[in-house]
Amino acid sequence: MTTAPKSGRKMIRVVIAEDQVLILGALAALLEIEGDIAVVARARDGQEALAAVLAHKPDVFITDIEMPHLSGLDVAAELKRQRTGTRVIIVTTFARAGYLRRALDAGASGYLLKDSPAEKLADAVRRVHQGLRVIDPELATEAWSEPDPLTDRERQVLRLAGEGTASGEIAEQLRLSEGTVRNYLSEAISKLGANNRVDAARIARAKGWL
Amino acid sequence: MTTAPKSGRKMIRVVIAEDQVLILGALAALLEIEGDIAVVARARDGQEALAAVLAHKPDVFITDIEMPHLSGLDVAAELKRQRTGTRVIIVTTFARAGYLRRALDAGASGYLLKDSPAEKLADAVRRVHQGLRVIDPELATEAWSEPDPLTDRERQVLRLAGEGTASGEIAEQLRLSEGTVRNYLSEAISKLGANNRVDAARIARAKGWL
DNA sequence: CGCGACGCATGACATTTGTCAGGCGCATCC
DNA sequence: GGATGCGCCTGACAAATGTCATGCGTCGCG
Repeated sequence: MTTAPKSGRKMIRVVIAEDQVLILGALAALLEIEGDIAVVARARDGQEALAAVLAHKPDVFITDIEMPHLSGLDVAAELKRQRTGTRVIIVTTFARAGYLRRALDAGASGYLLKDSPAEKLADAVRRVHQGLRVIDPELATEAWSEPDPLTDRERQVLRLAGEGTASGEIAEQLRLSEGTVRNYLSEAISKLGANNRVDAARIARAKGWL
Repeated sequence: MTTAPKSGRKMIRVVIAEDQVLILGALAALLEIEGDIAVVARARDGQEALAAVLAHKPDVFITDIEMPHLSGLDVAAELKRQRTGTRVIIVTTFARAGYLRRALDAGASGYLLKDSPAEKLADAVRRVHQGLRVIDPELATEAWSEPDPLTDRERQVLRLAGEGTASGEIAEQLRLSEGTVRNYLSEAISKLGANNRVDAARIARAKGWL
């Protein structure tokens, strides 16, 4: 289907992380049919992924963002901190500027959307392995648009509020007073130009800030 | 990797529909490595899928639920109506009783979660092709449990409320009085055992009722 | 026919939410 | 060392939300 040198040596060694096992297997199959790429390990969540990468020291690490325990972004950041030299490609459903920004901050070399063509994945692996950067064109443009205006607290509070947690509950969980919680929400609502807490949470989620 | 008869004849002919192209390609790759399955067409949305199935008359049609234009459930229902004889397998992220129920009503023969093991997919194709039914075990039990307790109006109101639309807005959009909207929400909240409208919407979504 | 669901509506009330104006302590940065 | 920003808090008020009781038509069903 694509360029595929047959030599047994010089294979690009890859670790994949993805929480939906069926998709994980499918992605692995997609890469395995390329003659120059070898999937050396698979992981179902962030912790497994981190362990697998540290153990196998692959050339390239492909990961989803939303996973149990540790997000793909967290794993990428940790790998950057540890200077493992493994290049990271984020593969996700979400075309959100905030996610891309965080991905790049976390030292990722690639950012691919799950609705880009299938051949792109193997291509991306090869390019990233050569030291190039691969950003999905759909994101590349709007990437550095609005930065996240929310503070950490506002984010925490908004996340809970968006699930229907009442102010009192939120206050308890975060060890804040209820008034403070309402203040943060009010701030977030005004920053995002929303009509109420739920609207604000929806907007923040859409931008990838949540 | 699995049983794979090499004969050129008697291949199981499959059409796959999935809106995330990368996943579509990956799933196809996963099936192609099985010697007895041939992917004869791929579709990116419900309309393409319907056309492809009618054109190719495959043995098995594998589809996601959430797709543009027509959902996988809609396509399944239409195929049932037209008595094409093609068996349908739903592959989705969501372990929601409501979805499974609707899938079975729509005549689907299989319901698989994206986080079941990868080998299950080819297995499911073979079983369904033989006329068997394949339901993901995680769903099979709770499947025929609670039926949706919400009335149509409650559903409509709850959907909007869950996006942060204020009562007054909802009233306008649905041509109801604001008091009535609050009544429906109150009803829904109590039926679902929720704490407030947002919580109710969250619960309803999780059950696949929304 | 009459009964019971359902859709829609009031009005009144308690509670939660959203907004504003402050105030306190603690960093950080000229 | 003072300005500035941030996190956290208070209190008070207006607006939105949630709850109840109650009422009225209109169906469909036994």
